[in-house]
Amino acid sequence: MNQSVIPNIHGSSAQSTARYQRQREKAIEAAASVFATKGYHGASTKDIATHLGICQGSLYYYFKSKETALEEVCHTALRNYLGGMDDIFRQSMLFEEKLSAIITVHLASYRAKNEALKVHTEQRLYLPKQKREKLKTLGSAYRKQLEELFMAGVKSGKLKTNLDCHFTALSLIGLCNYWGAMLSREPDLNLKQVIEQCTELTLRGCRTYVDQFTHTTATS
Amino acid sequence: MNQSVIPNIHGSSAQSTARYQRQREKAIEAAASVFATKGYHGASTKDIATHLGICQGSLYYYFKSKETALEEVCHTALRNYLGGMDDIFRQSMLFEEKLSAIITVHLASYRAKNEALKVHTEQRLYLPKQKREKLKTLGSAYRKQLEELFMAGVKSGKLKTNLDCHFTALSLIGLCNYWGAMLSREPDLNLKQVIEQCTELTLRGCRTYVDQFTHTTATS
DNA sequence: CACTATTTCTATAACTCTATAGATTATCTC
DNA sequence: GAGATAATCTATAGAGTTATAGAAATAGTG
Repeated sequence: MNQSVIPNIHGSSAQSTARYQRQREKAIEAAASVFATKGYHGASTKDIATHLGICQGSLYYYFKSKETALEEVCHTALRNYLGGMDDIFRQSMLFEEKLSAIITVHLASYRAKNEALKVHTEQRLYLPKQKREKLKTLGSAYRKQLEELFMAGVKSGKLKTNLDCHFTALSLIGLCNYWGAMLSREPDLNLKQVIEQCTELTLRGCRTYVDQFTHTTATS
Repeated sequence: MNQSVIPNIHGSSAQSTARYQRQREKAIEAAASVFATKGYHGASTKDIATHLGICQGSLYYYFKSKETALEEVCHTALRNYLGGMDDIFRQSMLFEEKLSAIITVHLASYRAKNEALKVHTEQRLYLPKQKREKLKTLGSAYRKQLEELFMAGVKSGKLKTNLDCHFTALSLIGLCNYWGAMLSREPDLNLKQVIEQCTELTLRGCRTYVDQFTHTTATS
């Protein structure tokens, strides 16, 4: 049984030359880029292959199917993103700093042409339910971390006691995804400014009215 | 020249029987529904026709092309939506009431299976740039109205003086679109609660810290 | 360099999709 | 109810799509 007759493709014990891995990563990036601009269904495997500089059929040396490509893109996006987030959660910082750092990572990665993240946000629903499961699990874990951050903020007295942490966490994610898409679409938009404004909006939205409030003499 | 030989289809002097108009509206709704769940490129004209209860080819009695269908869906969505908004802007209400009313209309129309609005938000970018122009104009007008509402809020002293009204208006739209998509995906989500929370988040995010702040004895 | 394994290419089967044309059925009007 | 008009159906051209198979080219190794 000469195992070399049947090349090790897809799954089983996948190709493992450095070259293969490098090109595979590039293929995922190409897919991310094309999916990000044309959408999953709007993009063809030919588009992806061309973007990568190879022929349509050759793409299947790296992906079992177009759907697999989408799956890979989404997983990569989430893995990279959550990796960056984990670092933040593990560090010890003030609540405000942590919040700001989270928003920075989120928005900066959109701006840094991390098109995979945009694809995850906008196209993952086109994956069949089963293939979405793992993504959902990862995403939920992140949302939970975020919720816990807000809960800690409440406990510390920095955030209002009746804060709905679930709602707040989701809103923050929604806000960041909205501005993220905007940042990747409008190159002129000032990243730093958006980060600051998102941070302030969120902070004001949930903290107790204590420090730095403007001294106004009540009544409209 | 018997003009009746050539039926009046598409554009020129469009079909105008009541029946035709009614079915056309239903066709737009069907397209909206299918586009909303499968995406523009993921949906086929057959899907739309089936959803409407007619054959694939018959759809072209109502739309010149699939792209036209998307255009119609987006326009209808925006027209209906902006109609509802205009009513609010024209009424005289307190700032807080107006904001709440706007958010209510926005979110309620998502929940009310107004799938067209979702399509406008998520799929309009797949229209060629030229066909998006009018949508952009309408959308900008709305955003401007919203900005002016916030500016009026600042002038009245209710909102903080250094508020970036442009950023705030866009963030509100982003927030509502996020929760709108959520509401149309998750039927169990409580509409009223989401409305209240979005309103509060936005209000807190931009108002001067005057009324109803919790009396805490400063520091950490 | 010769030999092997890896990577890419070409060609194509088997679909699916849009849009059109002409036939057919339903509806309306007198 | 007959004749005309409107609405729908069937069939299909033509283009584009995914995925596969086998040939060709490239890279790697002793």
